[in-house]
Amino acid sequence: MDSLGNPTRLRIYRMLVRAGIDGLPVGRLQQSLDIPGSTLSHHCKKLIEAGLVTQERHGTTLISRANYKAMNALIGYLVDECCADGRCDERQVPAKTEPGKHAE
Amino acid sequence: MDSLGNPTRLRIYRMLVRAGIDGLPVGRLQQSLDIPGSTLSHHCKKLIEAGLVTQERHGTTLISRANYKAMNALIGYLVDECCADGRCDERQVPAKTEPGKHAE
DNA sequence: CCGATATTTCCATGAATATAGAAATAGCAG
DNA sequence: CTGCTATTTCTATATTCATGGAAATATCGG
Repeated sequence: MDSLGNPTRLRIYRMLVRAGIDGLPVGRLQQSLDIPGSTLSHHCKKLIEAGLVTQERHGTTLISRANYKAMNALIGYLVDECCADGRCDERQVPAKTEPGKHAE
Repeated sequence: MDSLGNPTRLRIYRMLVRAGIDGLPVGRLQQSLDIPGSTLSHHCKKLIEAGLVTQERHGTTLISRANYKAMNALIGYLVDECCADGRCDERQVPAKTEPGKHAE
């Protein structure tokens, strides 16, 4: 969660989420975000360490993509224990009846 | 998202999510987390500013509770635009067919 | 091997943020 | 009003973190 706490990193991550399974080359991210490569690389590294992003080489370019499994786990981390210790108001609270929904 | 980037704050928030709609008194949080009141207060303030938590006075004690609507919005923020610019792999990616699922 | 492009690592600096003690405030019971 | 408990605000300090320039590394085409 930590990893998405930085605005720049959140932007990167969202771009990758939007991009879908094809991902984006690092260079493309850099172009769109208009930040120095070193900064971008720094953030990518953090996202990778956090498991939220994966990378794959294709020749000289490096494709980054969001790790959807981790994204779902992250969401699950917030939601799954929802109301575990208290009452639930069904109208306000995410359904717990389909735990696999976001986790698979 | 920023607001959940701090470990202490994430702990606070998760406790509140677990607690459900009844919420928890600030004092209870302090007991469980074993941190100084000033630190706790500081973090609560941030969570409130972010709209993730609400508070309500009951006499001398202050009840905090997670704002589930904001939580759902947060999740939506990550997920809703998923694959908007690219291909989706249905097996990996959260369903986009029920956008209201987590948002209502 | 050489040059070109893509990306990372190293490093230093500055900015943001967490933390916590002490004092202040709020609400209530008597 | 007084005392009591809960909580916040103030303030200072320490830590963590983002940022970006420069140099290093990787991959490829020739």
